[in-house]
Amino acid sequence: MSARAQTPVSAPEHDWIGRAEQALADAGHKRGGARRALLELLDAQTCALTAVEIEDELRNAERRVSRASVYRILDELEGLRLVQRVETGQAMVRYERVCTHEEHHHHLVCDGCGLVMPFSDDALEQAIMSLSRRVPLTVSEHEIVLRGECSDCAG
Amino acid sequence: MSARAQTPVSAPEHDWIGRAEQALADAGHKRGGARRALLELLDAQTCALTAVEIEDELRNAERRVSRASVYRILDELEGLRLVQRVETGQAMVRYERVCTHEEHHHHLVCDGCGLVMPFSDDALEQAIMSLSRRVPLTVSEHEIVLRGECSDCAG
DNA sequence: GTTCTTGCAAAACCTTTGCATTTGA
DNA sequence: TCAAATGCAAAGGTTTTGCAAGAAC
Repeated sequence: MSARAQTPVSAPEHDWIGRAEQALADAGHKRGGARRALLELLDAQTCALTAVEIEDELRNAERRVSRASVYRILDELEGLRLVQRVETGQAMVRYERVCTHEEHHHHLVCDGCGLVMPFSDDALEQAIMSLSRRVPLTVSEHEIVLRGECSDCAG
Repeated sequence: MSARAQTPVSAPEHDWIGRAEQALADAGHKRGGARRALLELLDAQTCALTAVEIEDELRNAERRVSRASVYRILDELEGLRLVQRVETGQAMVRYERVCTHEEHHHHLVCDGCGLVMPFSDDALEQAIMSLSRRVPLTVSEHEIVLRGECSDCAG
């Protein structure tokens, strides 16, 4: 089965945080506690979160960050291509760390309960790559969302 | 080249409007001028519009429809699967007529100027269909967006 | 000391809702 | 006549911005 589940990242070896801090420093940013907290949270996720979810997670972890800062930081990180938006057709935009080739994935969304799951598929990526060369656009990103009903909701 | 451009629909033969009015009648709706104007506008499009664009187009065509009605009507049509949302990673959701199998397409979005173009690709659809069977979700829809720079913006 | 970072409050923006009126069957 | 359709204005929710205080370098 080539549509494999994502491996949970318990002890990240990819050092996304390191890359991120380097990129931020290179872009002339200073370090800050709020951003650091956000980087650590995002790095620990296996799938995309909304800004509000991020704010809540941080508050629960006793590291409160204001809503405005959450959006500002996400925006910076997106500009540096360290974070990407994911639009799941739900009310809010989701954000997740831009990951290595191995971790590259897309999303399944349950219309019933709103569950968002990552998936990846090599054949699909092949099709996308091939297609990207034949299209009147210099493609830099692609996003794929499959919507339907999860097993719980189908009952 | 299997990534073909969409054929502009100048004289629609698919009779989407007819299907729509039938479905609306079956659902117990009465006819209304605002909705009729919206149906005609959507039917004439080759790609997805935002609610605000729809409102503007209708105003320019001397058939003003209130913003609230635009959203309400789009919502009804979406519920009847006559219209679908398209999320392009831009600020606003876009809407387009749900079309026949032949017209099924996805979207290219230029990060530079915001241009949205339809495209379709058989290999990609194959990959999606095959994938959909192997995923822990009863897939009812899929959405694919390729983002990058259009030839104008690449200069 | 200068510049970046952050929080707070207010603003902006898209979308939805409530209510009164008009229109279709 | 009754239910649906529509416009207007107000409300809701998410995201952005202005400003002042604090932290990094």
